[in-house]
Amino acid sequence: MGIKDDILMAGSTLLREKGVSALTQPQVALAANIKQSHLTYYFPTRSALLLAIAEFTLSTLMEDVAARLRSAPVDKGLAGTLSRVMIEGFPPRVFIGLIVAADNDPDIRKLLRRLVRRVRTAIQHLLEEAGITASEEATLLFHATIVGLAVMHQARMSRESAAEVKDGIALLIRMLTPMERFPT
Amino acid sequence: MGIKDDILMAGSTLLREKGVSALTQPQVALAANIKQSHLTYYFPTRSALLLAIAEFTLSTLMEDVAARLRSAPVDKGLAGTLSRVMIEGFPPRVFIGLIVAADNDPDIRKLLRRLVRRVRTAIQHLLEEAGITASEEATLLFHATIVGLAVMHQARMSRESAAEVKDGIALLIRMLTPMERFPT
DNA sequence: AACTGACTTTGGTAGCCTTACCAAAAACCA
DNA sequence: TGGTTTTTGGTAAGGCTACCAAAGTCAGTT
Repeated sequence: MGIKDDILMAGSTLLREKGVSALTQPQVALAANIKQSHLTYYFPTRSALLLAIAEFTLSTLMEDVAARLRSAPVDKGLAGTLSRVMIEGFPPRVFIGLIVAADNDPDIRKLLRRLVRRVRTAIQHLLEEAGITASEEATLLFHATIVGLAVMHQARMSRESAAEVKDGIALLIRMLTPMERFPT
Repeated sequence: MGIKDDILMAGSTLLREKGVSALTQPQVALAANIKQSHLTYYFPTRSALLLAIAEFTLSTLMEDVAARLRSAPVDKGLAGTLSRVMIEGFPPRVFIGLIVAADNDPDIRKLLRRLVRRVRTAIQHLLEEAGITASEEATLLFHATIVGLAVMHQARMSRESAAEVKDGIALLIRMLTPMERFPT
């Protein structure tokens, strides 16, 4: 399964680095070093191509995040790891591109529904491991806040917005962490 | 100033209802009932058109929100008003479309930077009026959470996601409201 | 009323990019 | 060898941006 993987990887890179508007058949074919007509042999329509690349990219991103979290001490590096992923990786760009695409493509929308569910449960486990009460409400707010910080960063792409991601996540975790300094 | 306003209003409607990908010169001209070549007389490039429509749309949206908040009791209807705006209006679609556009258009990015600043201060005033400590941190988190909820709704466009916006905002406000039930 | 100059509107089009095909050549493998 | 899969070159059709020259409109002036 060489070629198909080449396509997915090349397309994924394109998606992460140039945004969804760069994901045209000619550009993907160029990046994957194959003829454009060959690309359509594997992915007959643009929609199919976009969907496949999106699935691949999102899976890769989630695995990447999981790996980073695993290799860092959960209770200590959670904020740092999360913000680093959001700033250095390109989840916001991918996510936002897909939301726009979902406007004209129900399949993409379904994909996003699955994605949100997956991320939600991942966050829940994360909070539990970090000793935070992972009620449904707390999980929802945590998820929303991180998404919001990342999106506002993607919108501005400034040093200031990056700092907000970092500070915001740290702040969020601090707020939700039960302070056991208060003796019962 | 008839025609130019027609263009902006038609374009704005297009942007809110069909997303940024519908904002092509032919479609805007069609919606505004003018010839496409006439459209380029007022807005020579697509970039200029997009920027003007974006500015108009964002201003309109913000005024609209402000008006709704003014006509509702701040302390009581804040959550309801905010969530209604986010769900019924189309700020998330507009916002997200512009973020994608900003990837290839520095002017749009500048516009978004200004927008975030404006919304941030608006939120700060809102929190103060609602009797919530509007520290910089609290304001940041409030802003991010609302953006996150709205974006996740736009991504999924389901009944469930709409409910999350509603519940999430209510929850957020409850969490941040100082509970004066505890007697000192 | 006729003229003038600026602004507005129209029709048309060149050039580019994109998607989606298809037929034929090449490579592969049973 | 024969049949299937992969790869290539080519292209039709359509949409988009950005122009341009010509025609029309209108206010103010003579």
